[in-house]
Amino acid sequence: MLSLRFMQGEIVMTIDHLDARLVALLAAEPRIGVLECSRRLNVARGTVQARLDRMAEKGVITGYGPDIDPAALGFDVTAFVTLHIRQVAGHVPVADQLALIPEVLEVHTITGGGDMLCRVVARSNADLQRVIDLIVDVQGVVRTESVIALDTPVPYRTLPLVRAAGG
Amino acid sequence: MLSLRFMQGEIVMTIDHLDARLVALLAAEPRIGVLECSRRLNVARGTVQARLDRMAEKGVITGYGPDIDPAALGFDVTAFVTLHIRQVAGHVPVADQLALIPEVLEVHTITGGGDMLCRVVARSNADLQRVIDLIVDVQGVVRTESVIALDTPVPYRTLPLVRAAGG
DNA sequence: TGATTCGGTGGACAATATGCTCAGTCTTCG
DNA sequence: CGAAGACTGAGCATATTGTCCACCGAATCA
Repeated sequence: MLSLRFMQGEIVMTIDHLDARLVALLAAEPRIGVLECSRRLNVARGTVQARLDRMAEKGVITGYGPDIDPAALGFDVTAFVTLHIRQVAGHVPVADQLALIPEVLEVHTITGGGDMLCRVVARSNADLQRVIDLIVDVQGVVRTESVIALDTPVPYRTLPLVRAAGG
Repeated sequence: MLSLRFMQGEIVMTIDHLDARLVALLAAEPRIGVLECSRRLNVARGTVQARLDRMAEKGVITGYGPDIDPAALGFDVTAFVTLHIRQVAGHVPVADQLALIPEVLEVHTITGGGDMLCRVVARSNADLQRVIDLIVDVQGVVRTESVIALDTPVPYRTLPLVRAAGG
């Protein structure tokens, strides 16, 4: 399957200050609706609706959660695992197998010493070993290196980026 | 500031099949409301409302987007930067400075050879150099190693985990 | 056993939000 | 100047929300 970005070609959307404020508002209080947004931003309801539709259409807004905290489900341990794979078969079959492991939250192919980087979670350090074993067992995976995330002083966020992009 | 997990202590929520289906449904079609959810899942509206409230209260659901795609805003390049820092001052001031850089999307302190791992985005490879320079300029950062994400065969997801946790 | 608690059901109500349409205004730009 | 695009403010029918309530069944426990 082609990636979304490729399908969109080089289309890049520029957002203005109102877009940025709108996203920031929704990020802060996601349960408010279009009408409430228009009141807070002092614009007409149709404007908010048009902006949201446009950002959704252009792919800037890809969805609206819900955001899940794995730690609250008992998956306290986060680790980043670098994979070295046998090159003959390519990345795709490896990625397909990794996608079958629920604890694998994301997978990237990367430059540098490793071939792939994945973020995984586990219920404990001992459980992490189990997850890593699952990964090592994937056909084509030769070796792995893991680093455990001890703390996350800056959790994943895009708001500052939106503000920077939107003036 | 204490992390949320520490503040919650060891509270871990278990979710059942209905919770999992509810989250999956909302993830698939986030714009539908509580009433529509109750219809799709063949339960009473109050039940859906109660489940959502409980998961929000327990921290399983931390929010409801909007999810932003940096690539659609022109930040095509994603990289993972490992930081080596001077240990004398500790991680906190470094993390605080990193948090000021919009292109830094998340920061973890890690085990292993490096001290911190951050995910950054940039508008191009040349722009990535600028971002890395910003990071290197942070007081306490001694050295960085970067790997660029070439492709993301498995984008960040938590649904499989939710299904695994919820039966 | 009997009482209590908890989670779910199904219904009601007023208040509010939504999707949709329309006419009018303002700015930009060729 | 004229056209196009974006925003406004309004209206309307319909749907959804927040908030009650009474009732039911299962699990818990004295």
